[in-house]
Amino acid sequence: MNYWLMKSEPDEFSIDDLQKVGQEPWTGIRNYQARNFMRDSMQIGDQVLFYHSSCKVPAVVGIAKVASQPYADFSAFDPESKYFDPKSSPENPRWQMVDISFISKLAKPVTLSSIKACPELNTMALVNRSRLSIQPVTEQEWQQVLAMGA
DNA sequence: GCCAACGTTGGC
DNA sequence: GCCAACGTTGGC
Repeated sequence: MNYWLMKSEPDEFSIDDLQKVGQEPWTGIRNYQARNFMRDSMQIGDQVLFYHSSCKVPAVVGIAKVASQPYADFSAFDPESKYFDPKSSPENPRWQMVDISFISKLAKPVTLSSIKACPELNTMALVNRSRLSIQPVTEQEWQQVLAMGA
């Protein structure tokens, strides 16, 4: 089983939103590296750190899991969607995604500043490759974040 | 709102 | 295939 971190802007879709709906297609990923992680490496049951970005206190706020095989991101086909991509079609989809389902919220958010301050965690892509919206997490990092959020 | 980092596009 | 222009991400 693999561990991941996935970013979401809480104004768009927060951990509370995920808790409410239970499961959600992870639409709108338009970065090849992030897509490739979903398409090539994610397995049903993989565990996900849910991270709030572009907000007052950027932080890991909860845990989710991968709930589907990868499939075409339908939002790319919808001209009304802000994720519309004319270069993607149902016949030849450019973007893929997985469904994510809610597991739990952390007792307390693990903030970006505390992650940066933690020697065990400042190797994370979150710190070094800050613009990557889906990234792998090692088991050590996973355990450390959960301990800090308990 | 600013801006640094960095990915994508397109002309050549 | 290079690289300048441009767009986006995301912390601050």
